[in-house]
Amino acid sequence: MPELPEVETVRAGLATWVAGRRIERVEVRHPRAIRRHAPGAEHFAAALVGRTIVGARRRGKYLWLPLDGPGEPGDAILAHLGMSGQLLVQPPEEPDEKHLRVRLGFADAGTELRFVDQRTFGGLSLAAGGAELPAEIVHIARDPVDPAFDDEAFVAALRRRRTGIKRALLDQSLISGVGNIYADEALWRARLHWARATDTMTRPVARALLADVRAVLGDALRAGGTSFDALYVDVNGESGYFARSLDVYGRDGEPCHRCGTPIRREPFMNRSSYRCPHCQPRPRQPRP
DNA sequence: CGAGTACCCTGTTGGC
DNA sequence: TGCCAACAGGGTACTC
Repeated sequence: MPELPEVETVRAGLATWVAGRRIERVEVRHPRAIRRHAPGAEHFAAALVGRTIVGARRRGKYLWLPLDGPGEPGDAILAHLGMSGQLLVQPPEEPDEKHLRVRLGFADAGTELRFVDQRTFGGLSLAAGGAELPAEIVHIARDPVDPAFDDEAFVAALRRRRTGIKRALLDQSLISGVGNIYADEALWRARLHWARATDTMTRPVARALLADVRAVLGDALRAGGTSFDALYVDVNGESGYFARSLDVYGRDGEPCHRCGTPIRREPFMNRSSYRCPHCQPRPRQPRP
């Protein structure tokens, strides 16, 4: 699933392959992909024609493409990949993908940008304020890769919460970019159980966890960057990284890379958590 | 307001 | 072999 490293890989690809290009044609193949754009799909399409994409930015799992040209200054195409979304740069003659939702054609006809999404949890919209931060995502916290991320403010906010640590890591208004996979990986590195009460975490423990979150995101980012292909901007970070580097996620029954104890999968928030029962024992006062 | 839950969606997998 | 439940799970709307 696309989390921060995968979205950043996509962002870098878009910066290379679509920044500076003028949009000439917009085709919305599935209105659900534009559902977060209140004025509707036709408005979305019409508003983009003639605009030039001037960059590619990201916060957490959101990315946006600031626009220049006719229309409102500061507009941007805002995108979230959801669980299965891809932004692909393809030659026009390439056959349509089965789950093609939106196609952007450019004035220079070399390649087109396609939004493909099987499960349609992702989507595009036209957002205002995109030069800095689209208004729709002001509630999304900075991510830990952001140079302006405030470590001590995060540690303080975390310790004020009355919840379990994994819930807190997944709360995009507290820290963004971390999803189920990297939350489990960071907690394993930090030897913390997902139900550890945030208000029992000391500052050093919280700081160490943040360092592990950064480390696992950084490792994944480097792995994701290597599998990037010029004409295929996607979430391939998964294939390179997942196969080699995951320590707990998806490894139910397999030995812990530290102690050999079988990794265990358990239900958590209608999904799954993976942990080492030995390295990450259940706390005395767990929180859900 | 903070915390926690239901729901959206479709393809794949596994049990019977 | 075919059917159905479980699963994948981020974000938002909603309740308490």
